[in-house]
Parts: sequence; C-alpha cells; structure tokens
Amino acid sequence: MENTKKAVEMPDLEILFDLADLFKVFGDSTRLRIMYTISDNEMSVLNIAESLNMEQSTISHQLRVLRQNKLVRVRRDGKQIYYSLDDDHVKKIIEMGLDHVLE
Amino acid sequence: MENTKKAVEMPDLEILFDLADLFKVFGDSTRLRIMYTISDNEMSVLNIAESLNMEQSTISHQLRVLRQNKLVRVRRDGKQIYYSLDDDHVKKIIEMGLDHVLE
DNA sequence: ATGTCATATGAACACATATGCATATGTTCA
DNA sequence: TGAACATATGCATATGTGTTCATATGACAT
Repeated sequence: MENTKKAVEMPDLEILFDLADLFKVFGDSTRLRIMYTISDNEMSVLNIAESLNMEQSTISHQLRVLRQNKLVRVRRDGKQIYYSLDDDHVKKIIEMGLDHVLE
Repeated sequence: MENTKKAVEMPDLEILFDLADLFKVFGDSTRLRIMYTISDNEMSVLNIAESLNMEQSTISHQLRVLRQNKLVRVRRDGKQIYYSLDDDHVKKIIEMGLDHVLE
C-alpha cells in the first residue's frame, strides 16, 4: 500500500448538515459550561443559573438547544426540572476537543 | 461508591472559549466537506473548490479558519498550495460527532 | 519586466444566534 | 381558586458569521 491513510467516504449532504448542527451546539461556551455543570449530577435550571451566575432565561434557552439535540436528559420533580448529560458520548466529544486545544 | 460518574472539573473560562472556538470550526458544513475532501489526499485550493463546486475565495476563506485552528497542514509547490488534514485527531472528533448523529 | 496562473484578502451584505426583558405556562400548596 | 414558585417562550437587539465580488499578493515562465 502506497498510502497508509484510509479513504473516508464523505457522508451525504443532509448528514453533514446534521453533523455541523451538532458541533454548533458544542461551539458556545455557555452551553459547554452547562454541560460541565450537569456532567456528574443532575441539576435544576435555577441551580445551573446560580452556579454559572447567569439569567434563568438564558440557561433555559440554551437547555432547549441541548434538549433538541438530545444531549441532555430531563426529569421533572414537582416544580423543578432536573437536567443531566445524556450519555458519556457527549463527554468524549468534549474531551477530544479539549485534547486538541490543550496540546 | 454511590455515584459511578466521575466528577469532571470545569476548565478555566479561557480554555472553554478556546474549546468553543474549536467546535465552531466543525460547526459548518462547508468546512466539514473540505475536511473530508482532504482527509486522505492533500489537495490544491482550486481542486477543492472544483471538487465541491464552490467559489475559490469561499474555500480560501474557510481554509484560513482551518489553518488558524491548526487543523490542516499546508505545503507549497510552485504556484499551488496543497492542504491536508493535520492529524487523525481531527478525524476522530468528526467520527465521534457522526456516531451521535447517526444513532 | 510582463503576463498568467494560484491563492489570499478586504469590504459589503444577508443571515444566524446569544442574551435579556417581559410574560406565559405549569406545578404545588393553602 | 388563588398565590407563590420554577421553567419556558416570544420579542427585540446586538453581535457574529458565511458567501460573493473585486482586487491584492505571490510564483512561475517567457
């Protein structure tokens, strides 16, 4: 074999759009902070807002984005709604990026 | 141990901004297409543009973004400048995202 | 040096997006 | 039912971003 690199076929355009949309979600520091905040424990919206010292509505807006992209789990308990990271998959994506940034 | 999830410490804000900036780069379908195009072979700017059926300047602008984020390697040969993906690291980030999108 | 080709850059525009304010929705408890 | 609390949503706005056009920069050959 001349070339050791495997040819990676380009996914369909539609999938590429979805992929770009996914990475867009990770491309905002507020959302990253939210993800870190709920990475080990679920948290209510207000708790997240206080923890990050930001407006409740800002957090709520961004949580919606995370929800729509299936990156968080949601659980209602009375008046409060608790959010947590959906899976370790999400953490891995972040860690991969972090590796690149830190090197 | 009650909680099996490891507590992941939140990186400093400055690093989070860098991290968000990195993911922003992946958050555009044109740049993703460019990355796929040069993932197994280096390619000249014009070749990339023709291959994706886009303006040369559009590609050039986006290649600059990729360059600034150290995601591509650059090699000059005469009048042409050849771009290739910087490392397999980049591919892994894309694949991670793809896994999430396709599931 | 001049013309030609390849690439990069600047400006302008259209479009997307993050945030904050005000308010609506939904839940609990009295 | 009504008050109090938690969350979500609509709107307005400021800021960011992708693309195109025109042009500059740089390299090569004659």
